[in-house]
Amino acid sequence: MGARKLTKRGIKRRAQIIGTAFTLFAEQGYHGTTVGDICDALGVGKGVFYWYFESKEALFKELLQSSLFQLRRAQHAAIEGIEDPRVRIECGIRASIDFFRADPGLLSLIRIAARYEEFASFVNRGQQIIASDTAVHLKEGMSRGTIRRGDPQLMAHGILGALFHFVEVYFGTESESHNGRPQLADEAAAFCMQGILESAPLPNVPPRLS
Amino acid sequence: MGARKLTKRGIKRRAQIIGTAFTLFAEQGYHGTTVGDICDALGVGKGVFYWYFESKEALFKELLQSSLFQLRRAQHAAIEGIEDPRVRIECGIRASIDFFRADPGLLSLIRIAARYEEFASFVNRGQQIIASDTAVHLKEGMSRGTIRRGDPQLMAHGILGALFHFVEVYFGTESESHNGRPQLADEAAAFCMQGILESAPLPNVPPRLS
Amino acid sequence: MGARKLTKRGIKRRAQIIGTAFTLFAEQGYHGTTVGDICDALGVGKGVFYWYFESKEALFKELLQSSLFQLRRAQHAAIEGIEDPRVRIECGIRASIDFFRADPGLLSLIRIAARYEEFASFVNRGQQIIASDTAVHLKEGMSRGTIRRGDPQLMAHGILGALFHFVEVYFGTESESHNGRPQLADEAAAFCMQGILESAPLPNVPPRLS
Amino acid sequence: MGARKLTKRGIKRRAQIIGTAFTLFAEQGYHGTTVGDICDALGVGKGVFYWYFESKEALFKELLQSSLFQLRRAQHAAIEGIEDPRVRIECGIRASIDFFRADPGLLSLIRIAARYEEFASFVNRGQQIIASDTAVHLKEGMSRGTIRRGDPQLMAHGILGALFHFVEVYFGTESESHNGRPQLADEAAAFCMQGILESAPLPNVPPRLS
DNA sequence: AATGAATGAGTATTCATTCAT
DNA sequence: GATGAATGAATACTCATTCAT
Repeated sequence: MGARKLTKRGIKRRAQIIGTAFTLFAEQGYHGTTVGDICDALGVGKGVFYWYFESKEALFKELLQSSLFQLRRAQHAAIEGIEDPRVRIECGIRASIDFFRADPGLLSLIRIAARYEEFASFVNRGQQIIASDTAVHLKEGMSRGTIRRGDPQLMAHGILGALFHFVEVYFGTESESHNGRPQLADEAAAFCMQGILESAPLPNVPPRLS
Repeated sequence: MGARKLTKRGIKRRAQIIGTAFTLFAEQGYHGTTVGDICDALGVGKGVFYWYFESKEALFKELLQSSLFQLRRAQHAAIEGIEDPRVRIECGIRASIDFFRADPGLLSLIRIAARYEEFASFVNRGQQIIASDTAVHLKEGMSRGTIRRGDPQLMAHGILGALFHFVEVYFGTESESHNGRPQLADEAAAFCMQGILESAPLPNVPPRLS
Repeated sequence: MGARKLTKRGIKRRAQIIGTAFTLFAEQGYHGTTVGDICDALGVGKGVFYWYFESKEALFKELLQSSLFQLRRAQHAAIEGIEDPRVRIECGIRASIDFFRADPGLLSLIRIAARYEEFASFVNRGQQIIASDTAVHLKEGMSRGTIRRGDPQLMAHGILGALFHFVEVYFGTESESHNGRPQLADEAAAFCMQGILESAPLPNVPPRLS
Repeated sequence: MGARKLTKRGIKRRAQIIGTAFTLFAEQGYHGTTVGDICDALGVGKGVFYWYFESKEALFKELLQSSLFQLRRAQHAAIEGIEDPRVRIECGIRASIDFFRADPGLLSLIRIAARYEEFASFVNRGQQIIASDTAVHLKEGMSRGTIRRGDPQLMAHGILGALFHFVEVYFGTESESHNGRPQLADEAAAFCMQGILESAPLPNVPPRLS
C-alpha cells in the first residue's frame, strides 16, 4: 500500500481526504474524528479511506509531518540571507507566530498531536529538530559573543516553549479573537530575545535548602 | 454520593484508589487506563470504584486539581517573605522545577490532562491562575523599575510556557534520565529571568514584508 | 426471614420502608426506584432493607397485594346490604373510581405492576378475583332477568377494562388535573351499566368475510 | 445514519432484524431482550445492529409505530363504505379483535410498550388517536339520535379500554388457548355497543354518603 | 476504484444482594 | 438491629478495520 500508483483521479481523491481530515481533526480532535466522519463528509464509502491510507493514524501522522515541515520551511525562508544570528532567531520567532496566526488549524493539529501518546514522540522529535535548527544560530551567537553562553539546545527549547505557549494561549480556541493580539509577535520576540542575549547579572538568589 | 460517610477502612480504600489511579494514569494515560485496570490492580470488584467516585472523569479531575493545588502551594511556600519581586519570581521557577523533578508523575498528569478536550479548559484555567500569581510580582517589579515594562500576564505566560516545556523535554517519559539535569533549574531561571528584566536594547530587526 | 420477630421499633421501621417505597415506586416506577433510593430517602444503610424484606420484588408484591386488597375491600363496603344486583355493580364501579381518585398512587402501583413481566401474572390473578366478585352479581341479575344473558366472567372483564382505562386516562400522570372530571363516575357507570343491562336489539351487522 | 442507502442485501438484513426483534420483544419483553440476543439469533456481530438502527429504543419505537399503524389501517379498512355509524363502530371493534387474534405478538408489543415509562406517552398518543377516530362516529350517531348523548372521547375510551382488556385477558400469554374464544368478538361487540346505544333508563342509584 | 456490509473487541456504569464489623 | 463496604454479572454502544461484490 505504501507505493500505490495513483491515477489523476486518485491523486485528487487523496488530496480531498487530506483536506477534509485536516479540517475535521483541527475542529474535533483526533479521537473526536472518526474515519466514518471523514468519509461521510466526502460522501464516499469507508473502503475509499483504506484504499488511500493505511490507517487513521497513518493519515494523521502524514498531516502532522507536513505541518511541521511547513513550519520549518517558513522559518528557513524568513531568515535566509540574514547575517546576524540574533536577528535570524528573532525573525524565526516572528515568522512562526505569523505562521500560526495565518492558519490556526496548524496549531490545532500540533496541539492535538501532542495530546495523544501515540504521537507525542513524533511531536517531540519534530520539536527537537526545530530546536536544533535554532541551536545552530545560538551557537554562532555565542562564539561571536553576542549571545549569552549556555546550553544551546536547552535555550532553544526555552524559546520554543515560550513561543508555543504564547500562541496557544492567544490563538487557541479558548481565546476570544485570533487577530486581537497583533503586538504579540513583538512581545514574544522581546521576551525570548532577552532570555538569550548577553546581559547584566541577576541579583543574588538565596541558596535553597533541599 | 456527594458526601458519603466513610469509615477508617473506607478512607484507606479511597486513598488506595487515588494512589493506584495516579500511577496508572501517569504511566498509561487517561484513556489508556480503564476502571477495570484500577480495580484489578487493587484486587477489588468494579463496584468499589463507584462506591468512592462518581466516575472515572471525576476521579481524574480530583487528581488534577490536587496536583495543580500542590504546585501552587509549593510556589507560595518558596517565595514567602522574599522582598524583591525578581527574586520571588526566580524562586518560584526553581521551586516549580524541583516540584516536577521530585514527582514526574505530576507533570505526566498535567500533560495528560491537557491532552484531552474534556480537561483542556480545566488545565487552562489552572494555568491562568498560576500566570496571574506571577503577574502580580511582575507588576511590582515594573513599578520598581527592575522589570521591563510590558503586558504582565503575557510575560507570565512566557515564563510558564518555557518552564513547562523545559520540564517536559527533560523530565518527560521520553527522556533518558530524570536526574541527569541538575543544572536545569539554573538555566531555566537564567532564561526566564533575562526575558523579563530591564536590559539593553535589541539590535534592529529588518521589517518583514508581508 | 419470613417470620422475623420484630420489636416495636422494628415494626415502625418496616412501616417506614413501606411508606417510602410506595411513594417512590408510584413516582419513579419499579425499575426506576433502586433499593438505594429507598434507603437514602430514609437515611439508613442498605442492610436495613434486607433485614425487613427478602428482596425488592418481595416488597413490591406486598405493596401490590395490599393495594388490590384495599380496592376489593372498598368495593365490598360500598355494596353491602344492597338488594338489586345491578345497583350493587354500579355502586362498585363508583366506589372504584372514588378509590383511585382518592389515592392515585394506588393506580400508579397497579399500572406499574402490570408493566413488568414479573408481576403481570400477579395482577392478572387479582383482576380475575375482582372480576369473579362482579360475576356473582351479574349471574344473579341474569337469573332475575334484569341483566342481559352472556358469559358473566367475560362481561365482568369488560367492566373492569373500561373502568381501569377510564381511570388511567383521566387520573393518570399524563392528564392535566386529577379532580377535573367529577362527572367521570357518572359516565363510566352509564357506559358499563348499559353494556350489561337487558336492552333493545342492535341493528344488523353485515357478516364479515374472513 | 438518518438515511442510509441500503442495497438489496441490506434491505433484507434490516427486515431480518425487525422480524427477529419483534419475536424476541414479544416473548421476552423490552428489557428482557438484549441487542446481543437479537444479533445472536441472527448469527451476526453486534455492529450489524447499529448499522441499521440508531439504538435499541429506536428499533422498538419503529416496531410499535408500525403496529399501531397497522391496527388503525385494519380498522379503517373494515368500516369503509358503511353508512350507519353504529355499524361502523361495531365493525371496528370486530376488526380489532380479529387483528390481535391473528397476531398476538402485536398485542404483546403494545402491552410491553405501555409497560415502560419511555414508551408510555407514545402509546398514550396512539390511543388518543384511535379514540378520536371512534369519537367521530359516535358524534355522528349522537346527532342522528341513534347513540346515547355523552362525551364522545370519553365513550370512545370506554370502548378502547374494554376492548384491550378483553383481548389481553383472552389472547394474552397467560391464557390457555388463543383460539378458544371464537365468540369473543360477539360478546365484546355486544358489551361495547350496548354501552353507547340509546336505551332505557337505569334504575335509581341510592346517593353515596361521602 | 468504490461501496455498503460486517466484524468484534473494548468500556463505563448500574444495582440487587451479601457480609464483616 | 444497623452500617458501610464489597461484589460482579450484565448491557448498550463505538469504531477502526476488513471484505465480498
